[in-house]
Amino acid sequence: MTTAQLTKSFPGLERALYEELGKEGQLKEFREGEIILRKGQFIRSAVLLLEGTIKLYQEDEDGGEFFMYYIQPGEACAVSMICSHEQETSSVLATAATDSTVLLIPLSCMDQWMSHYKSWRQFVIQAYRSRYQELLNTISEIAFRNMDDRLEFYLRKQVKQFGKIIRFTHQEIANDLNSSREVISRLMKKMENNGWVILHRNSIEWIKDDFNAA
Amino acid sequence: MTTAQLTKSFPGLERALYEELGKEGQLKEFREGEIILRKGQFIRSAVLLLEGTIKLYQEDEDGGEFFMYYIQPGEACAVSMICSHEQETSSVLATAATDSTVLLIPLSCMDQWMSHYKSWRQFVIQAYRSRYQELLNTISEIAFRNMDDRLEFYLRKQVKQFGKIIRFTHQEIANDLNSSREVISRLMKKMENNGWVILHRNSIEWIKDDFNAA
DNA sequence: AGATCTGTGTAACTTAAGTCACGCAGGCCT
DNA sequence: AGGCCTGCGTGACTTAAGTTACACAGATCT
Repeated sequence: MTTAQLTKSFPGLERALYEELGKEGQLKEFREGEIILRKGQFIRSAVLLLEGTIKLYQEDEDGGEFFMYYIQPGEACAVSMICSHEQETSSVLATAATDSTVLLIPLSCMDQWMSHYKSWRQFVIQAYRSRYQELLNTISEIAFRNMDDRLEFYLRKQVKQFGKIIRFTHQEIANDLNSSREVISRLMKKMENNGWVILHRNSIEWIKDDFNAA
Repeated sequence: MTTAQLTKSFPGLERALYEELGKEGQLKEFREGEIILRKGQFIRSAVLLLEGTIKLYQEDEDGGEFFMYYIQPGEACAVSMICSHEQETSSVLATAATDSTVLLIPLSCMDQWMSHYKSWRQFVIQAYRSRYQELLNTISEIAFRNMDDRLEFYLRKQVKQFGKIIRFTHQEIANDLNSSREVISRLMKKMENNGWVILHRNSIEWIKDDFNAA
């Protein structure tokens, strides 16, 4: 891992920190669909995402999985940073939404770098901030909004992440929203009638392009 | 503010850090019901809670308030730490559930202390971790559980916080759970029939003492 | 081609939760 | 006492969402 490569994903860090990252970090690849972090798993290193997309879920005792947010290249998995500091286990599920490359940082480095590098402190704080914010958004959605709003919100997230062709089945969407296939089909049909989407087999095409309005 | 007093609420910090806390921190009192942090407000200092209880809400655009968790003495408001680092505004509402004393830390100290004091780094990380965890719990609850479970969970939180006499009206509980008074009254009646609570005017008595079982 | 599987559409029904309407009891004020 | 306000109880109804059941179309396999 060269400094140049790291700079692309994680701009603005101190020169010496890039070298540490390259020296201490361990590269690991995950294929689409693989589980990166399982609920209840111990974590021995912080996870920085170099390439790909990670999908974060909250898991229920009885099999439910609730999608919370995506992690982008250049971002870190806040849970991994949190857990790596004590002997606590992950309470979330992280999977590779696409083939992904991550950099694993031994937890022993975390505290050292915190004291040495201002940019690392900022990076960590920023990681927490944005993840915390995502959770707040998620709470807002499920506490205050109905299924139709939430579905729209969900679809917009996919479009932002992967483009206007959303390659999910209704069943997969239902799982992500902790709803049922029929409900999603119904709402989706309504959206199609409103001219927001075109429904295909195995995919949905987002055609509403006023990308801001409610 | 003497080191002795600070030690009581925040044990295990470095000696020099206590002095800094005493020197830089500014005491502020809030009376029960007062708003400590409003949604959209700028934050110029981190908030550490010395005495009392702070109640944290997620606020909706149209007036809804959704209770998320309590902050205890010795804990910090994670949002305030997050926000103080950039020009972002608070996205939550914090009120004093009881008369409270807080210590305000200028944001300029945050980064300095982060690099100098290991115990401060741990404190900050710990603050993030526990708050993040609270949000995850909250999400679990509203994503996977029905109102009756959520109400039970809510009441248990109150009992843990304030004891077996819960001094809330049904209306206030309904607001906290983003539900309606009638629904809460109904569920509460069911709980009374099951022998879990005794309902009084303006208060609820929790009498189920197997404090672990579902 | 025929058989099978997976994803989608839809009607009919159930259930949880929210809403409307009203009654009533206890506290408080005059 | 009489009047009034606030909090609670409850029945009747509406609505959102989950469930059951089935039909059908396109893809894949043989």
